[in-house]
Amino acid sequence: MQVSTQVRAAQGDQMAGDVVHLEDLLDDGRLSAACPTRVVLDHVTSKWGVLLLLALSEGSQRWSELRRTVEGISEKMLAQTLRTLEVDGLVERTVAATIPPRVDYSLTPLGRELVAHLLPLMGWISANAEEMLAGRA
Amino acid sequence: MQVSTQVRAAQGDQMAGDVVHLEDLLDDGRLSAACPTRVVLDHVTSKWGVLLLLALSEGSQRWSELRRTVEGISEKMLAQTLRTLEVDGLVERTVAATIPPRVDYSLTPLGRELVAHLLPLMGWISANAEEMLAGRA
DNA sequence: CAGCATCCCGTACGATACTG
DNA sequence: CAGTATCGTACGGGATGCTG
Repeated sequence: MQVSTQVRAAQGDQMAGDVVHLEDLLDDGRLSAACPTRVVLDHVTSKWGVLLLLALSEGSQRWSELRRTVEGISEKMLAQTLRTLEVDGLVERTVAATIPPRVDYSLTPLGRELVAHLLPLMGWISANAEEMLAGRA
Repeated sequence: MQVSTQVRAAQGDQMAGDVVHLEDLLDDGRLSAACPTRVVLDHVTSKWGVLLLLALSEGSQRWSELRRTVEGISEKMLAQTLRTLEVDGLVERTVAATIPPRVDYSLTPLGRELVAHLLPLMGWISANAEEMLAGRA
């Protein structure tokens, strides 16, 4: 899945007018299976990915803080998800060599860009969730 | 996870200035486990949810078209995902009682609102995916 | 405190076959 | 064409226990 330079141009440090169309995301008219976008999408939309990114949206948090903020996450998934987000360059890990050890997690500039797009989405979902689950359309 | 009326106000038919902060999404300082938002989020961010919504973003598509557009999806998951999206009121199913049968899927107004938030996100991911997977943080 | 390692299970998902 | 039904499996993910 390639993306037109047009779209790339629309994504500056700030969120621009953001008129993105499906065609820009299509590869040969399809949502191609073998494209990096799918992989990243899977990371971000993994069960805990969005939640963690959100939790970090307002500043760095420690391991234990994240555990509490993101209710229900297990240590295993916390570690695992944080690592993939770190490898993807969305989250930064800062270790303080003290005793007891202290580790802080924060968003990278890239991560902050992503979250900027995530927040409106989450806001909308949050605002409409109850209505959606209430029943029929 | 309740949402402040403030956020709700920010989400009209059109996308507004969209300044959403984490606090607006928090319940008692946490990303609460037992909230409708989590459920909807799981539906939308399910493996095929985003892809299907995107595929429908530019107009209705038939069952078979969707299969082709969303590369790699199985019939089972196509049916399953479409049904949960339909129940959530995001997708509408239109059956033409002809032979052979013809079924069209399209976004509801609600679905179109959601996709409006999804497109910029996908645009960004698409634009940055390769870079992210390329390597280092 | 901040984590790996291990075990184990549920279910999400895919492949295949059949139907209106 | 547009699905359901059935089956089997891989992997996501939780529980527990150990380490620097």
